[in-house]
Amino acid sequence: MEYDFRQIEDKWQKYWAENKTFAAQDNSDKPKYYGLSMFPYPSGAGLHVGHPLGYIASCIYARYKKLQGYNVLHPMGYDSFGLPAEQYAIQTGQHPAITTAENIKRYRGQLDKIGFSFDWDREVRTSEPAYYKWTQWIFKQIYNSWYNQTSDKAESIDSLISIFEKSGNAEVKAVHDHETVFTAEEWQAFSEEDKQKTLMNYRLTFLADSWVNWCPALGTVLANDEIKDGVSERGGHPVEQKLMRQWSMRITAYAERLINDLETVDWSDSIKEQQRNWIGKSVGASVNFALEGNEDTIEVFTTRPDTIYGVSFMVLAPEHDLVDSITTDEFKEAIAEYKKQASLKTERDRQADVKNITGQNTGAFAIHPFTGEKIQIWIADYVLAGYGTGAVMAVPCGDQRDWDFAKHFNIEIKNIFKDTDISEAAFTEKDVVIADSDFLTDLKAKKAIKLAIYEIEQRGLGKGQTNYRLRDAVFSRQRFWGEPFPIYYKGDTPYALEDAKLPVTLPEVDAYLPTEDGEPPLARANKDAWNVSEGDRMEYNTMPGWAGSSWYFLRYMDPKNEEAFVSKEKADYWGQVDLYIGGSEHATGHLLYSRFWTKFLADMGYINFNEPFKKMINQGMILGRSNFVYRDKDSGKFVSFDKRKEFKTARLNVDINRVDNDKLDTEAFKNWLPEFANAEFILNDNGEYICGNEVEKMSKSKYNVQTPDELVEKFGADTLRCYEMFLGPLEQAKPWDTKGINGVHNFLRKLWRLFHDENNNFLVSKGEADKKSLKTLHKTIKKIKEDLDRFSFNTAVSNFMICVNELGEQNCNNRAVLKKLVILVSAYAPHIAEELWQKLGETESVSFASFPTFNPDFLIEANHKYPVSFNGKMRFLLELPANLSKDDIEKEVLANEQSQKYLDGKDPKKVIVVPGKIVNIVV
RNA sequence: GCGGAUGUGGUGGAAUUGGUAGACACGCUAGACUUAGGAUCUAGUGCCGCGAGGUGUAAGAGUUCGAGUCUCUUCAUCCGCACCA
Repeated sequence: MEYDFRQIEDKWQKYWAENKTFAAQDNSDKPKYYGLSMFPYPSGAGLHVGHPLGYIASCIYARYKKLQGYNVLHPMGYDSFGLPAEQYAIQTGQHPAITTAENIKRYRGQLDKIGFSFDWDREVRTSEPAYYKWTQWIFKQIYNSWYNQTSDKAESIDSLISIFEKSGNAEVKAVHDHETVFTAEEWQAFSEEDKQKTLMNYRLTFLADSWVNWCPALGTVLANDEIKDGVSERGGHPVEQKLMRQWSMRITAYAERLINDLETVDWSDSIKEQQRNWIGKSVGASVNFALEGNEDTIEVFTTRPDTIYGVSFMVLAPEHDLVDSITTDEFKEAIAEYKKQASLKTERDRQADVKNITGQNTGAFAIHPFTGEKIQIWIADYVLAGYGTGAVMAVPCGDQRDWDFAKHFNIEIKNIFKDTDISEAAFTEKDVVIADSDFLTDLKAKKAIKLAIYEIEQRGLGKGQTNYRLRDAVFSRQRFWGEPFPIYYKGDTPYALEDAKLPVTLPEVDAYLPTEDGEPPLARANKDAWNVSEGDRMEYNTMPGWAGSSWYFLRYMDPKNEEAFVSKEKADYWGQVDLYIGGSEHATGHLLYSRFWTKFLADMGYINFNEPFKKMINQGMILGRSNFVYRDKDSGKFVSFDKRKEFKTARLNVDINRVDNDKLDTEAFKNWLPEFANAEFILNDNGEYICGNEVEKMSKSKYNVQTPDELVEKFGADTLRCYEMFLGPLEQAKPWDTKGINGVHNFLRKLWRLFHDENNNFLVSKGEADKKSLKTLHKTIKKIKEDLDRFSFNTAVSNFMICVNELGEQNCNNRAVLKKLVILVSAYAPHIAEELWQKLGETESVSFASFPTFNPDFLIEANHKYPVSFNGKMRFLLELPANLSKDDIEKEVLANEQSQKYLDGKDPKKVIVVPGKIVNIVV
């Protein structure tokens, strides 16, 4: 075999590991470069070809940066806490740590075979106590902080205590949910327990009774981002609302900064937009409406205070606190019935039932704060209890839902917009002039909004306000396989453990299930099963999956530090992740939470950057190519794809490993599953069984999963790496089809052959290179650099192919040319590059070489082939000296006999000459 | 409904600032060579047409000497959000 990739790849993978070729330097004069791939959850299924796609891209880029002289940090680790290992543990009784360790081993084996330039000495595993000690420590920091809106950052809870001691809470501007005002004296007089309870309402992570998404099937609560279409993202189980005492993270304190700082990062518009949507900022005013014959007031939130004169009714959420007390006797029964109906609907039903307009009049009236008119008050489930104040002022002329509601229940629709027609629909644009609205009349909406807020504040009716859709993030999970909290209880009051006691490790339990009273699995542990046990009991919940992944990129900088989660010095040196590659499915989970924690850690002065990931690329999903066989319903025989129409057939997915180029290996098929052992076939006219095919998501059940292992075995890691890149742009979803892999493999063989004679003897020539070869080389240097700089990994592979094809045609085996080519190729196909580099007489790894510099002199041509167009249509090429002037080019072109043919005796109206580019003649 | 992305041969895709559309690769066709190999080489391959030629980047319009690329309208597919006041 001429290009023995197996031997070469084994050799160099071993070499890199032994020599720690890709170890990042902590102290270096070189500029730093931090390239990161999202770390995987090590599932039992192992890697399929979709996983390495992003890793290969970041590996290539990291290698490229190293060649450019950067000190590169390119680490890898495992997000190793998670549900699948725990579900497996519940079924088998095996400790999740064992399953996890096995899966990690498998992953590592697969990763090693692809030749990644990871610095494995920095590996992190979120489920290791040495790692989660610091997750617990960061939790404590958040627990011991509050959000000061005056300084607009998180501060230590001690500073809040001293404010309370001096002046109570009246002047404090904080993000909190403490409802009462107290003085310094009152604070001093509080019992220890009351003080703790009060502080809890200010802490950035806090314990509170809150409505949570409870998933009975998983036995745990879920955060909003863990729910898709009303069911759990993992497993697709139903979710219900439940009031539970839970830890939450006050991420809402960071809502504004999380929106604003999106402008400072280089991420895709789609992800930024998803985050903006998720945070859901809306600016407006809160206004209090007095009630007729009732002391209470109803507070509403509106983004259109300019339309306040258009209010013709109010709507409360059925769950609103005041519903029962304001409802008149006449409507008591109807309201109770409506509330009951609404409560029976699940969140999902409610969303699915958008078109159905329902509601119920309470019989009560509010008083319009400006006109003093009486306004009907209704309840309807289109108003959500959880957003704003759970009440709206309905302006049917300016809001489609209000308009629909008013039409449906025959409520008056006032038009307070000048020159608009609202007979068919509401007018929802802000580009409008207000009418019939007293002091707002004749103002444009945007001005009117400002004036209305001013007036509302002047009259003490309310205030300007900004609302966010973002909710505080539930941080407790009733599961075993997660980080324990560094929290213990005295009675019902939680306390944080001292730093010196960390980590709290997972205690042994007799089963990975909730207790009989519904307590989380950790409640099964005896007191002495805990490595730390204080107070009356430890916290039984564990942290969610995103805890460990919210800061892992920091730990890579300083993975062995036992004194700190990362030293200030190293955090300052490595700074932000320069390039983050991973899937877009984490848009509102991991990517939002890690931004939140980064901002918090920056507020506390531990790091000096506010955003974790400067640039991000989201790789597209690799889809599988499924194959099908067709079973005749009558005879049970399998019919070839091209004959299937002649029969009544049922389509079945067939294992793609038993199919080659859509041709079924019938023997292999018989051996596949026992039920097919005696299969009979109806072949086509060529005596072949042809399978149908379709592009689908890769999944076990479709038998279309491609693992990298078999491809590495067949073609080698270098081929796999190049092929995954060659498939198409990194960000795009694309079907995986192994057909094309031969072409990429051939390219590497051709590359090998440039360095060898017919007998596979290494043979390169010294001396001056051919001009043509130098042109090819420098053209390639230029293209590869440009491609890498714009992350166009696929076109770079094409350009390598072109280069190798051209050098092959030129019979070029010039040492100087080939040497530079090897460096260029080394980021993509590192094993073959190392081997050829060594054969060229080099003793150090090619990764320490310098990226070749492009010299434009080699590209200069004496002549240029001008495409000559007539009326914009290219007709022929004409080779002319490159230094010819515009006028001379025009003369030469018109004088050419081919031009006469297209001119057809007419005079050209106009001749456009772009020197070095094109000629266009207008006839 | 709102927001984002994408539409180019039989297939994956290329064309970076408006300047030869289809690079590169797969597949296919024909042929050569064979120590029969997922080998190599030669020629061809968008569509229509024997040909000259015509036509062609989802559809339509526009700007321009010139549009896959810019503007507008429409359509299709994918993704995200969705009674958010």
